[in-house]
Amino acid sequence: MKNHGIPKATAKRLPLYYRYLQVLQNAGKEKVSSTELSEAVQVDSATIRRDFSYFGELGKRGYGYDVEKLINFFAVTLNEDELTNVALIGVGNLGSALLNYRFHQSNSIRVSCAFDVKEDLVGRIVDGIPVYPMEDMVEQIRLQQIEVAILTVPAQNAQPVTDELVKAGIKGIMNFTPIRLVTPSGIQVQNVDLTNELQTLIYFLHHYD
Amino acid sequence: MKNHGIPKATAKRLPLYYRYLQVLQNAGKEKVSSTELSEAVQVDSATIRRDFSYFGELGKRGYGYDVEKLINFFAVTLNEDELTNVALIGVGNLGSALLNYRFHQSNSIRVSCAFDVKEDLVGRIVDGIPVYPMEDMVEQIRLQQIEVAILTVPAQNAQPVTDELVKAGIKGIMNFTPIRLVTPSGIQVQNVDLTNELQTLIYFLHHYD
DNA sequence: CAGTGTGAAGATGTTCACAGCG
DNA sequence: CGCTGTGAACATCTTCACACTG
Repeated sequence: MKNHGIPKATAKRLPLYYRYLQVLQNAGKEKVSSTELSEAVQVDSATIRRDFSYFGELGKRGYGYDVEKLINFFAVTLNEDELTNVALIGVGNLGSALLNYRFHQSNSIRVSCAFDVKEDLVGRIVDGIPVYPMEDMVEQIRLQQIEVAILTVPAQNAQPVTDELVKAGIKGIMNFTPIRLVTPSGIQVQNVDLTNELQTLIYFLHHYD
Repeated sequence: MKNHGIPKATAKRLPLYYRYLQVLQNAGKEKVSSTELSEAVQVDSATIRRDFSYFGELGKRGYGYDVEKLINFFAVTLNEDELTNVALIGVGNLGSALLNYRFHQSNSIRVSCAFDVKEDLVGRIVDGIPVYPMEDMVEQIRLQQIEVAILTVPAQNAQPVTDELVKAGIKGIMNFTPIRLVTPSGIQVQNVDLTNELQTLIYFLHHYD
């Protein structure tokens, strides 16, 4: 893969910038300065300019940035110009909420299939998304050439299911379980640990200003 | 507030350590080395030792760390020894999933009340948690002395509801909306932007090894 | 002598401050 | 003149490597 030399910290902020640029565009704004954007996204203006500059000279001195130009640029960078199909594994509590979840307004991300063990779910269409039995997971993911999975299974199944996902050719996993998954290199794992986040928030509450 | 001088990066890992220490304890292990722990949590062993050392000399040279001692220590540090009540604002799609969500096994975090505008929800008990109308929010939060809120309202209501929460005396907000909330200093906001995370994952997929 | 605790080096990220361009 | 783009300083975080100790 080509690493454009973009720092990770910068990469994580790109979706944030992209969303606010869309808001600006919808509001009919044609240009924006790093200072204006800074207020909305709560990122230092120097950081914004530095972030943008990694991609070349996107702005005009004395003017700011052209909103449309920036959106078009980031749309390609963030793969918003093509559809990404995502598989959801584990239609429980959180899983079914994510089936409904609007992963983007100008959506380029779509949950296209789900998998579960529960008899009463399998074979049904939940929120417009077909739910398959776990046995069909590897086959369906291969067939549909899905590269991204959302993992919302019980903790004890997290690693075995992950092993299957890797077999099926999955390249990225959004992991909602508290387990730190073991995967071959080349597989991207994004951990979203809600308990962890909440505990961290409470820790900050008590120990920081 | 007293900032113990613990780096933020360290603070964010504490819940992770805490959880794995509990797993070890349940498995009957009495001691653990930074190398062992490193494998499970996928954090460099030197980083673990450094993290622990901020809190003093918790380990024994040539032996490792005493699991029980470490758990007791972190339980206090993470406020696991006292119950934290949390209010949930917005019982929609994601909100109702979080009502069910087990925020911890040995739970010290509990969602104790929820708020929504929807007539058919208000006054009902959902998953054992009472749902109040939005008009009662400030009053109930004051009354129950709740300091932490989970914000799962539609984007356009995020800022106005936040202003109310601040009035009610909330100190920490777990923000599931894509809006970057404006709050007075002293209020901790933890942003959990699922679309953002997924987009970042997809970006990494295409641009990093 | 195994494994912690840590000085020092290195890597990464943020912010300042301003030269220079449109 | 206003605002970008960026060198340089600073801050934070990670990792190495090893002295030291139970």
